This record gives sequence, structure tokens and C-alpha cells, in this order.
Amino acid sequence: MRKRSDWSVLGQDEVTLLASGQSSYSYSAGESLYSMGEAGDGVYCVCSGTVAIRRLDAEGNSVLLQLAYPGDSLGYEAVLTGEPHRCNAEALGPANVCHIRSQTVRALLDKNPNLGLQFLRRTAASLDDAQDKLVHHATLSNRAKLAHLLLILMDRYGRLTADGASTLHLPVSRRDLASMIGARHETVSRIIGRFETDGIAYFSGRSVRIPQVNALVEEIRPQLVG
Amino acid sequence: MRKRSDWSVLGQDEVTLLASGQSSYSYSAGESLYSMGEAGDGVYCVCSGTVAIRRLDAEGNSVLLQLAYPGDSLGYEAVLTGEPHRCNAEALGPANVCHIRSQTVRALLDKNPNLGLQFLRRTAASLDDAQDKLVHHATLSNRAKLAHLLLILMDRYGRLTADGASTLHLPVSRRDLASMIGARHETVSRIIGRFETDGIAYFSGRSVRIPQVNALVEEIRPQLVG
DNA sequence: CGCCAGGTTGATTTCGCTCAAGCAATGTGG
DNA sequence: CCACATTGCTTGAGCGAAATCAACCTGGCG
Repeated sequence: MRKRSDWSVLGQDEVTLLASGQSSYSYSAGESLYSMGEAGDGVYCVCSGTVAIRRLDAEGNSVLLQLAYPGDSLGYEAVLTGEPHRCNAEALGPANVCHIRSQTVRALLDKNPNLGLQFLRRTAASLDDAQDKLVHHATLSNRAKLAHLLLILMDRYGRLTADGASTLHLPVSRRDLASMIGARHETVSRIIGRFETDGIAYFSGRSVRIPQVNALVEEIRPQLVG
Repeated sequence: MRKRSDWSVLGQDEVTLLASGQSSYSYSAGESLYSMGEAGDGVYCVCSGTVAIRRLDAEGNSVLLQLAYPGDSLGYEAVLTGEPHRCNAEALGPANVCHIRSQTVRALLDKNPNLGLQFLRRTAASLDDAQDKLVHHATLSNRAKLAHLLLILMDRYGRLTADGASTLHLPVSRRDLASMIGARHETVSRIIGRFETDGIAYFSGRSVRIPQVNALVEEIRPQLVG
């Protein structure tokens, strides 16, 4: 597992140090790893399951910013800056998560600069992702954004069926889908209804059937006449 | 100048190395530092002026993602990952910018791990900023987003006048303002008109007069009845 | 002078939000 | 086991915000 994460840059003795300073926890659906405002007590590394990174605004609206998967490290910003966590982290289903204490993280960063560079690459990728979302929020309709989100979720949760169609089991609720594209959940319901009447995607609970993936791709392009 | 930037963590001999691998350039308004798709050829450090970081989508819409000020370092993601630049960087006015070649950057990162951690802290701050923008885009009206943007710009460009009001010289065009809040430029024009009839802010070209800053803060809170 | 980019304004339409009701699945306490 | 709340989702009606399309204005600038 460690091989496929940011910690793969560590040498043998550093792994020993890591092992001595980590503990492993099991979370069940809905359990919180940490919350906004808390002080960082270490880095969380997802071993299995999916973790949702959420932020709340002043009025209590929750926005799902990111999904974290096995291999992802969470919460190191707070360790690095000494600032409290800016997001909530919550297990979406049963999940195994390792916890490495701040002290150990700092020792490892000190011993092996490559770990810091690895975190930097990871953070830069997250920034790139967030900026892409900003561009989409600024230019796409809700319908196009939902289509785009489905395509992204397909990469991880999609399965190709025998007849050439695709199926998808959504990891999140409709409300979360809505917050991910910056829309109300009623609006998401309506768009889903229109996707079904247009034959683009069929929803049943959290299961989605997409006859032709290409039809979703077409949805993203803004309404061109040609 | 170096003292107030990410490079302040360097030691004496590293500064010498830095000096040997850098060159200084002057840009005038509208000139490009680098463009999307180009390979990273080093890190750019803003010495004076303001640099706009933009991203274009597939249809050519430009979104202004970030403003970079003296002390900010740009373009290190591309150096670090080997990927091409994901954004355009363009001087908004006359600007002095230092350029440190990739080779030198890598040597410095190798010599002094603190430089990498500094970049990491900087990138984490950018990510936090981008995520805040995502939350705002998801929950606020265009009017509230424009009010919020004006408050942010006041921090850097605002001046307090004798009568307790504030003035502000906008560094960007109306179109850019619009792209920053994810709206059309016509919409920004109309909101500006409403701000004026409501006595909240008065615009003349790129000059803005804000009688009471607090009125702008009120705009951000969503429409509560109480 | 004509041209053009940047900005404003108007008319109209569309999209998405709000408020509200209703429904199915799930849970809880008596 | 049933009455009853609760939660997540869907659907409808009406409205308001913002996009679109278009005209027009202004200040540079070749």
C-alpha cells in the first residue's frame, strides 16, 4: 500500500521511523476524521475506502470539494502551517486510514526532502484540479457540469457492461452531487430527469446506466448551433 | 526584495548560486511571461507590478484565477512536474520579474529543503484560496461575489480618504472582473449600476469610491429576512 | 478621419432558485 | 408490531437573476 502513496520516496530506515509513529484506524460510513477549526494532529493516509473533503461557509452550506482515495494523504497543510484545518474529512463508507503524528511527519520531512517535494507535487495537482473546477463553474451550465462530474466519477466507479453501455455506482448523495457542481439539489433532480427523457443516463438510487458515454461528452460542449 | 519572498530561506552561498542563475526582465502592460501549453523554463519571481494568472477553456473563455504580487513566485509547478504550463501569466502593468532557470531551481531545492517546504506552504495557501472561491461560487449571488471581490481588492489597492470613505483603483478591466466572479461582463455592468443607485459604491473608469466599507460587507451575507 | 476595444444599456428569454407539497425508505419509541 | 418522526429524493408553480442578442457610446490610435 505504501508503495502507491506519497510515502514511497522513503528509504528503509525512514520506513521504520514511519512504522513506529503511525497507527491504523477503521472508520464506518459518515464518521469524521477531522473537522474544520481543529488543530492538525498529524497526516491521515487513506488505505481503503473513500474520504470526502468538505468545507462549510458561514451560513452552514456544505460544499464537497474533493474525494480522497487509497494512497492519498490528508491534513498535512495543517501540520505544515500550524493553522487549524480548513476542511472536514469524512469517510463515505467503511474505510481504513493510517495516522502519522505531526512529530513523526516533521522528522521524516527533515530526514528526506523528497517527501516534501512529493507533497508539493500532490498539492500542485490539487490546485490544478481546483482551478479547473473554477473555470468550469465560471463557464458551464449546471447540466454540463453534472455531465462532466459523471464522466469524472466514471473513471473511478464506472464499469463497462456486456452491451457496450456503462454503469456507475455513485459514492455520494444527490445533495453532495449538487454541492459539487454548485447547484441546489432540486436542480440536480431536474437535470437527472432531463437526462433520462433525453436518453443520456438513467438513474435508480445511486446506480446510473449510461448507454453511450459519448453522449455525456457532447453535453459538456456549450450549445453550438453548427 | 528577496527577503520578502519564498527565497528568504536561502543561506549565503545559496544566494550566490541563485544570483548566478537568474536574470531580470522588464515587462510592460499586457506582455506575457509564459503561456498555457509551453514547457516550464524556470521560476518567475515578481519584483514589482502585478501579474495576472489566467486559464482558457476549450471555447476560448478566459478566467482570471489569481493576481500575483511582488514576492510571489510563479511557474514552479511546471518545473517540478515536467508538465507544460497550465495557465497564462501576463503583466497587468509595467513589471519587473526575475527569472531563475529550472536547472538552478533544482540545484537550490536539492541544497536547501526549506525552499521546497516554502513552495509547499505557498501552494497550500493558493489551494486554500481556490477552494474558498469554489465555495463562494457555489453559494453566493453574482452581486455578493462582486462585493466580496471588491473587498479583497481593497486590501491591496484601497486608500482611506479624509472623509472616512475609501477609494480603490482597479487593476483589471470589467471583463476580467466578470471572469473572476464567473459572470458575463454585461452582468457586472448592471451590478455596478445597482451598487451606484443603492449608494454602495461609485465607479468611474477604474476608480471606485466606497462611502462605507461596511455596506459592502453586508452585501455578502445572503438575503436574510430577519 | 475611420476603426476598434471596452463599456453601458435595453429587450427578451432561459435557467436555476425558492417555496412547497408529497413520497418512499428507514429508524425509533411505546 | 404499529404510530410517528426523520431523511433523502422528486415534482410542481412561480419568480427572479442572469444570460443572450443587440444597439450604441466613448476614448484611444493608426
